[in-house]
Amino acid sequence: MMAAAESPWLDEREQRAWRGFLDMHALVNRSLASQLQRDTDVSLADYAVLVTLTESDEGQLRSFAIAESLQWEASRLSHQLRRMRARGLVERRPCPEDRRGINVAITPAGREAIDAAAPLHVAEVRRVFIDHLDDTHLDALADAADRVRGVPTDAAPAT
Amino acid sequence: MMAAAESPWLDEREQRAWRGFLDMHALVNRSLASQLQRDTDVSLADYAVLVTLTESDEGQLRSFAIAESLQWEASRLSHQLRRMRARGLVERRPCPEDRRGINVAITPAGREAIDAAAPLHVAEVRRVFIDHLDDTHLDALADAADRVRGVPTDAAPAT
DNA sequence: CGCAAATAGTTGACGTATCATGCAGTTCGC
DNA sequence: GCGAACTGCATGATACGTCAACTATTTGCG
Repeated sequence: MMAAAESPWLDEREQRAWRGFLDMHALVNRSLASQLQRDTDVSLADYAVLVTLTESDEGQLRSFAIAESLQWEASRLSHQLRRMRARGLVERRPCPEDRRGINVAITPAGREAIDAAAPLHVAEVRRVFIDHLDDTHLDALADAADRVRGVPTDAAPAT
Repeated sequence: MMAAAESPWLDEREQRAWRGFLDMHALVNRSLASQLQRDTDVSLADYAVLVTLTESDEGQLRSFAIAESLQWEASRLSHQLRRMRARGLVERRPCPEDRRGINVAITPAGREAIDAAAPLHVAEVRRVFIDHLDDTHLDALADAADRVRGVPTDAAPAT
């Protein structure tokens, strides 16, 4: 018999879920990215940063706070902010409490860009993702995501 | 009253599924990429191409066949193959039937690389993804993926 | 205090993804 | 059979993502 806890390869069910997951993400991601590029002035990466900033009280956050919120590396964020700054979407402000730090603030142009992009983006998220799924699938997907990410949703007594 | 078929924003359930899906993919993808970089000589992109080639009869395919199999753009594949060729993982062979075409063949070094990487990669897929999910979740995920991708699995009569 | 360690953020190099463009070779209508 | 349209693939520019340094502060501790 084969070793039980080993991983020779994925069986059919596992393969279907795994490949399906990857392909679904690739499709959805491509759709969203090309829709933003076609219809707006922001990329997916821009969008993520701008949403994070607009959801803050002052429209302004420390770099590390953005990075933590998006689960991005500091370096990735730094590069992204440089590009966004060059296009006038965000600006830097000194940080009084810690002179190593930077406050990143959304500019009026940044607000215009995200306000224009958001409804189109949400519509596309619905079109390519949400609209294909009923509540059962949505919940199952969210549950799966919680498990994979190690979020202790509701029932998880064991181990 | 609000337009019913419109998309103001995602409700809580939709938001949970959508953000969960994105975050799950980001986490899984990072884990797999860094595991390959740490323990092997191939990247995720290399892995995808090499697996496609090994699954072909001759260990050799036309460029467009690889692109179609992976759902990649021709340009993306061309760049990827150039890098892989430079590292000796694949080689080009003339294509008798169509002199525009290229046959891409896996090299012995390519086979060594993929043979060494595959078990480690599969183990990581299990560790970060499969192992967190029971059959119910796997099937739900695969179903969701089929719907989003427009695959007419079993029951889908309407519209 | 004085200095080592930790933290905040930047930078350069390189791999990866997309778009626009280019070009050799093929096909097809006439 | 010849030229236009199409196909197969490559290339250059630019955006994105990661790693490995690096700088400038702040913090902690003897």
